[in-house]
Amino acid sequence: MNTANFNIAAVERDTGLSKDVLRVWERRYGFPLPERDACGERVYSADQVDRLRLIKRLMDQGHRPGKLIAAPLEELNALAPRRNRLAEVLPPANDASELEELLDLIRQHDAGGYTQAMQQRIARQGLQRFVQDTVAPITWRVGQAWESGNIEVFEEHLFTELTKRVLRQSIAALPGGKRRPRIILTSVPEEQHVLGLLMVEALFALEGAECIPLGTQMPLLEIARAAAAHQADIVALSFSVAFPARPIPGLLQQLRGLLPASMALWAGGAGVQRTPAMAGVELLHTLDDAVSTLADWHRQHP
Amino acid sequence: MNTANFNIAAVERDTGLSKDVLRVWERRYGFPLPERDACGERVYSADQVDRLRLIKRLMDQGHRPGKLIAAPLEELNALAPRRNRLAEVLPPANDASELEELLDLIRQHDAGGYTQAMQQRIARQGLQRFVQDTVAPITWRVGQAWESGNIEVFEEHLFTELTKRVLRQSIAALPGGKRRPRIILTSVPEEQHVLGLLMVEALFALEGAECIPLGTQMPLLEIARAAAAHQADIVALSFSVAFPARPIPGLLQQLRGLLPASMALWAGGAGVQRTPAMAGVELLHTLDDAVSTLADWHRQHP
DNA sequence: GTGCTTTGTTTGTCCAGGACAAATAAGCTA
DNA sequence: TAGCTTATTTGTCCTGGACAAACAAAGCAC
Repeated sequence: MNTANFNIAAVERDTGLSKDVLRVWERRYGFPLPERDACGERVYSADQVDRLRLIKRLMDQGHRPGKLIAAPLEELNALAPRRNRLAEVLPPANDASELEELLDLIRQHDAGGYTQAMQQRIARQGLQRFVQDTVAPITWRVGQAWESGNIEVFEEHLFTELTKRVLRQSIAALPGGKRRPRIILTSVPEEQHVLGLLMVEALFALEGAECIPLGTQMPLLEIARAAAAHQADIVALSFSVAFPARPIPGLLQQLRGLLPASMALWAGGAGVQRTPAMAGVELLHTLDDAVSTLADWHRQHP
Repeated sequence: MNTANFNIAAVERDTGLSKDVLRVWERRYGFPLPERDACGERVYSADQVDRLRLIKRLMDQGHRPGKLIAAPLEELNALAPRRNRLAEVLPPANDASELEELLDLIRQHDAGGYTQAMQQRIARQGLQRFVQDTVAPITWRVGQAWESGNIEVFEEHLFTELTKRVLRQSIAALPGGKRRPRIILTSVPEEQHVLGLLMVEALFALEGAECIPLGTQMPLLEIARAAAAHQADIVALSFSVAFPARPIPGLLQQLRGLLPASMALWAGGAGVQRTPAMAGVELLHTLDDAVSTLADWHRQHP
């Protein structure tokens, strides 16, 4: 069963490590050292792919490959996410045990139970508190679990998919129609996380804004075109914590230049925590920031 | 403004042409022939990237690069999608004008009007006919418009986002709970189109199956793990028409090897139209195929 | 003409091994 | 400790060669 083999393209696809990296690691560190097929091409085993994925995960937490590849299996102890430079921006939340119960439903692969539990929480908390006190902290917990290897990839996918559904359903139930301000919600290419966008969409819609959801990964030129076509008041972008911090200022600057000055540009999400302030761009570091910035807008546009 | 420059990685990202392809085209055809920076690395102009994107679009329609690269600009006339080998699998639908009206709402950027019109159609047609007679043909039309350059990228994004919402909402309204068969729904890495998955999820759920939606882009090993963890009866994959046809057989073969023999593997979507039949994999060429294959399953598992 | 096989061409992907700059760590000084 | 300078690590790009799968063209039987 575990006899499946992977060629180098398949490994790139499944691990996110480029062919160049795979070859140069082999040359430098002697790992992974795949078999060769009749034509001399690399053939990786499923075990090697697994190990590569583990290494990749630890690298995303700030470890460096040279050390990881040498380590035999005590990497499991290297669990300590050494991303200390920006430690723990979110508190573990107040009703931790209830959130853990929700997560356990995911770990037990009980899709129906999870959905039901989430819907009960909406009914109990109302949408705004649900977003802020349930969705945000549980998403943070999933992120932590991912970093420490305590959740399977497919469990994380199931969590995301089900949570998206619950949020979208609640948003659909809100009154729509032409309202103000009109806000374009999207993300830049390479940024495909959508939960943050949905959370903020729910909050904005609750405050009476008209949200235009364009999904993720919009080229900058297209964002500008969409904003003009929809006569938007605000363009709001989301950057997840996984998005590389370095290119963000340049991206925002470039987009700022493409938009008319009268149009506001807001950027939020865990990814902009490290982004320096800049003229013409509003940085929303928390969901509370988002709500209060929208309130400010209303005050300035009576 | 058009002074923006691209390195080879950016071109790969924006065009979908691999670095290897870009280099080998330069070697063989002399196009694209990028400038070089101080370090001798390729620097592509925005014009070249535009032209590459056009070429890629035409290639996806069945043209071959050798011819396209030579042609000066009469490619615009080569618009004729010569995908005749499997021509027009979907009819333009019976109530063409109504569908065009829906599309016009998107073109007018009337998000609310589109959503409302779609919901009316669900109420009138019922979910099954809505999926088959509205969502499928309108998606096909959007694809056509995209191929002929008659729709903006951001309009296509808006269409996708709104249609996803309507479908998800309808699916959520269906009865859930433990039912048979249990079907994992997902797509392979690099395949991020989700509409096909949602359509088939709606149809399967209507027929009493328990669908486990895992979103898109699951590594093959994770699909196998998820299937085992959820004790799935069937793993269903979706391949959009945009997915490169060549790697599909290998992917299916590989996944087939990772799954226990008792577990069915179904692959559907416009992307598998050109895929040859293979043992152990059920190819669902149309939505009708999907429904009838599920009916067959029920007959064989009383 | 149509349907099939064989032959030639096109095209994408892989390989090796070298080079270099950006990112990071280590060492040093004030 | 903070800031600077030097070393090491690491990812990405380069060239140019090779080959097999996909495709088109040519040949042949019917």
